[in-house]
Amino acid sequence: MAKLDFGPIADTTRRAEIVALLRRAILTGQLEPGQKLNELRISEQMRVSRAPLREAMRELVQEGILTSIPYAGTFVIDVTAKDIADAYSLNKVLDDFAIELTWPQRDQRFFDELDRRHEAVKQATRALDTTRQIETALQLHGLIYEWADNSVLLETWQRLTSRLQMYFALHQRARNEPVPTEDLHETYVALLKGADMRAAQRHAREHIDDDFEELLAYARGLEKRVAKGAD
Amino acid sequence: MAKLDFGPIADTTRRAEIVALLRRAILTGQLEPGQKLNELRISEQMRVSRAPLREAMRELVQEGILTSIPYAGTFVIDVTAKDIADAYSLNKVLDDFAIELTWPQRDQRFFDELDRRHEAVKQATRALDTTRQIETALQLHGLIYEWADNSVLLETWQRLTSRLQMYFALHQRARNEPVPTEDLHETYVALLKGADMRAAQRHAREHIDDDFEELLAYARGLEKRVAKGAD
DNA sequence: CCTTGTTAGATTGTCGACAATCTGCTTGTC
DNA sequence: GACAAGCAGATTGTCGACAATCTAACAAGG
Repeated sequence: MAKLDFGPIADTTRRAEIVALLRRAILTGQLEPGQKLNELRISEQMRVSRAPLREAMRELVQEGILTSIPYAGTFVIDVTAKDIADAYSLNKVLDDFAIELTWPQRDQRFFDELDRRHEAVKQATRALDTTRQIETALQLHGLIYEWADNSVLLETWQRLTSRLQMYFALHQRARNEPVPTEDLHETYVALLKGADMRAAQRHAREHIDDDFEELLAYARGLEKRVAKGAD
Repeated sequence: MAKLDFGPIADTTRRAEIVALLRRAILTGQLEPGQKLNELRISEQMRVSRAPLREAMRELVQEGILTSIPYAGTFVIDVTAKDIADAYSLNKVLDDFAIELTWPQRDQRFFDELDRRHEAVKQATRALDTTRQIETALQLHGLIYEWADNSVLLETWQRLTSRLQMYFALHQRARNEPVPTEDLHETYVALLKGADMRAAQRHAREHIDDDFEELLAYARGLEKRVAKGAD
């Protein structure tokens, strides 16, 4: 018998779907930082009772993209320049580690997947789909974490990713520019295929620097931003 | 007027208390890995309805010490040798980073706090309080993370800590020995007070190795362990 | 004018009941 | 005896209603 492995069955709970909906709304910037999430209103919009909604919100609070104050409400996290800088510096350290772990495990399947994800980024770029471009770029970047075969590291990266995606989406929204059309990932992919691990790590660090520089400048700009209630 | 800053007010929701109770039960090993958490039974024991209990469980699932299967139940995570090894190797990387960030910020308050926590470990050791010894040792270890002034790093560490505490508690329980009476942290504390950062980092790595070696051997032993349902 | 106490409205936290789903056993058939 | 279908019990997921708490507006008093 062929050794085909089935993926996990779909989560058939309302809770899971709510989590996905809310997460997407937050990560794409449809829900702004600091904004309050009114349970009654959202539950009515989604045609769902408050119970699964509240459970979903609990999950997102632990995921780090919502924050909750008892009897006051649940809010989208505020984004400060320091948060971004913190995430950024940790990301550098984790990238280094992920590349180190992945390096000896690279094989043809890894290279194929690398190309596939790279292609997805290029496609989103051509289509001028900003949101998707951010998504695919992070997925490309995430491959080294999936390949590193360290479950704790992967989890950590996924938590970090949520915020990174949010930060980038906010940035793009603010700039309101279409999208960079050049390909920033060519060298990254090439180095991951090559033989010099140190070079790949070095490039990853610098690559991250490029991505974050603008982001930080932007974040410092809205540092004085005031959290605004919902409605 | 004196500039005294008030700490945050106590969480007065049942949910928060339930989270604390459950976490403690899991981290001290009172709830065994793989064990199922029956909502009705627990809610009756705690004299609480299922709503806040379920929300609490959602939080702990995201915290990584519970796992949930829709319509099947919520379980304490299984502990495999690989999980421990993964957490351990990541911990080494994070320690390195935390020490690097903390290093230039060390001051008298840091040293005082370091001594305070070290003292707490020694006291728990003298009292032969195993659980508390693990707790205080992790708190001592956590100081470099609190001092690093990187919120994302701190969060990551706290997530990791939950599991580490669980692993160590399980180990201690299995060995059923009182506790090592010697002081393993003397050198660690001394190096953090010293002038050689590299030496401190190197020692941290080796220090972790010592702690984990036993733990790994133990975990490999029960690798064949079968998840057992509740009741 | 500022402060303090009160009150109404809105929102979050919690509860008990019902619906959907799973599990194990029984039954019937071959 | 093996195996599928179906049923009963238990457990999780969801709902609507009620209780606890917060917020903001307003009144009373200094």
